[in-house]
Amino acid sequence: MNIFDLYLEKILKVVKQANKDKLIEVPENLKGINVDIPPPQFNCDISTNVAMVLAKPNKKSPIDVANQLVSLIKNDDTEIEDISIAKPGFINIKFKNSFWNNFLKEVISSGNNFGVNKKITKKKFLIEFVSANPTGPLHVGHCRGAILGDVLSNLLLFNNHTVSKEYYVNDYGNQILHFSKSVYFRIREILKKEAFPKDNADLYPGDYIIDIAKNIIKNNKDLNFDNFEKISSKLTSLSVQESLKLIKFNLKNLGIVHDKFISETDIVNNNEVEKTINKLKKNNFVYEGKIKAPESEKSSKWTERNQLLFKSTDFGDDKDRALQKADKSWTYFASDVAYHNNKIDRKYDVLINILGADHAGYIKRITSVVEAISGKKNLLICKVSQLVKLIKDGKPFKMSKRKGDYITVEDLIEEVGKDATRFIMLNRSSDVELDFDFTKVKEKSRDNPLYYVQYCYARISSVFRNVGKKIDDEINIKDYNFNYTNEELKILKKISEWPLCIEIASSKLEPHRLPVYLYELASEFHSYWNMGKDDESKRFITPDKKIADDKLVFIKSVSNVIKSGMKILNVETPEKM
RNA sequence: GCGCUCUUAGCUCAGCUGGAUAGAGCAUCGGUUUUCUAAACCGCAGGUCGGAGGUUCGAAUCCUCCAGAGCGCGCCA
Repeated sequence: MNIFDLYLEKILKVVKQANKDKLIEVPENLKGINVDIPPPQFNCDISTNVAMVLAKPNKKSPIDVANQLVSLIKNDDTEIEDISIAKPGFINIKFKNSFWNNFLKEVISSGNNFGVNKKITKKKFLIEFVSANPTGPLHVGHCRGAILGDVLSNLLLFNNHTVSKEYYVNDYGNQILHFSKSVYFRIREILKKEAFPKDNADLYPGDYIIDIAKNIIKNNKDLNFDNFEKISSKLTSLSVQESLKLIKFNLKNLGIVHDKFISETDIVNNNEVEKTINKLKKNNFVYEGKIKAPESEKSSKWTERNQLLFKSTDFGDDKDRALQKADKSWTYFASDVAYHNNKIDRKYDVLINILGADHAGYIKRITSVVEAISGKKNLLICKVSQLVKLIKDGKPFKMSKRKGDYITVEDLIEEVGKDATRFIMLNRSSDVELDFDFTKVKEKSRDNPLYYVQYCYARISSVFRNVGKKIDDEINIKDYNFNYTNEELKILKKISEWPLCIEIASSKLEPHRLPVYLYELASEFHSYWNMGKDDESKRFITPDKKIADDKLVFIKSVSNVIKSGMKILNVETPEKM
């Protein structure tokens, strides 16, 4: 139950009726009327701006309109204790105690489904995320997008949408060739004691390549490693397999499991690229032409030539984009176009791509091509996760591919833990660069916001433990009837904001709102808890059986929200800490 | 040069589908454990929301311009 939606509907109904009764003018397209959370200093539960919106069409002051509406709203409703008008023209509503009792009963009986947005239509989502090159294990830089995509999926699933999580494996092209050559040289190093060519900047220097080489030797005793060209395709596929094994292991340790891995090589080999490009040709989106040298490139290095181009400028891109390289093989973009055509063919309502900040420049061309193929403007939504700035011992720490000095996902999990990693990465808007202070998080792990929220849940569990119950047990709400203090009302109001938080987070694809909300809820609970120190009547376990039972129900509602929130984040809620 | 993102307290950030006196955490300083978990709480202090215009009854939030920071601008992936 979203009480803000509930009251918006009620108020709109009142307004429309008043219009019918010729009491009030209502414009044709009624827009901008909201029911909001009032600032805490006002002694009320919800507030609305109706009067201010309707002031102009009625040629009255907002206060006058409010005066007119107040009695109409109250007449219609037995749950309102007090309704008042505040300065510019807000109408503030305070509910009766019984309203909150009914609200709480509903929170409890909805269990983990409290907050699910019931009014939206179910959709089929395809979300592509991570899609890191299969040339080695995942590092910290991959983490943020991975977690963002995963929690976004959970959030959509929570709202009963269908979600398919995909990883696009870029196992085609030059990078992969260099990777597979690196494995080859490591194999030669092991078998023939030939030194690995460390000066070759194209090759991958990391030690994990040695492990991959060892595994390939072990499992392919009959393979002859004398000539790279001869075994190139076999070795490439073996190397990619090994590296995918590592990546899947990393993802699993982060709590992430994709539904599908789609191979770029497969897309190319199935002629999907030609198919898709022909489709685009038919609609005049592809032509032979030249493109100018990019600004960053020294123009002397650039050779202008005729090549196959996609007309992304038709959709607002800076320039048209190349589909074929000089050797006529497909560009990365071309096969990605085919992959997106493949996605479109599978009939999803919404496609989401999670990209790293360094790929933000790619968005225009890929959304253009999706629009060109599907004819739909917003079928594909791209979400960028900004950089993670690593800080070590108080100094920025740059990872270097050449030196092979990476902080891998495994390092991170080992030092900080999966849950803390997820929570910290999610605690900030993905639009903002994130400071990840490795040393600080590790040393001061107790100051971590994750523990703050978990501790709240653990405290509630401990109350249940102390009365010989379990936090997960069914709880009886039949006789529940509680008289709330102001502190308890504050918590209830916060709980009532949970469905709103879910709604905004999923409609704007901003999962960081969840940890932020959970932190606030936990904060209010911790305050409340500490009141029991000075004032025995504010403790949960009290001699009065009825009050103690009711308080148990009350705190159970807090733990319910924490638990379902943490479930969406895929983070543990321990009962003891 | 062009594009995208950001600029809010000393630091790190919420708040941005327009609403009332702009909020947290950290850091500083001071206080709270015979009591359901002190991984907690309470208090003090800290702000021309980068700047200038505009739209509006109302702007941190929307629009325009300017400045600064980051990322990108490939026939790499």
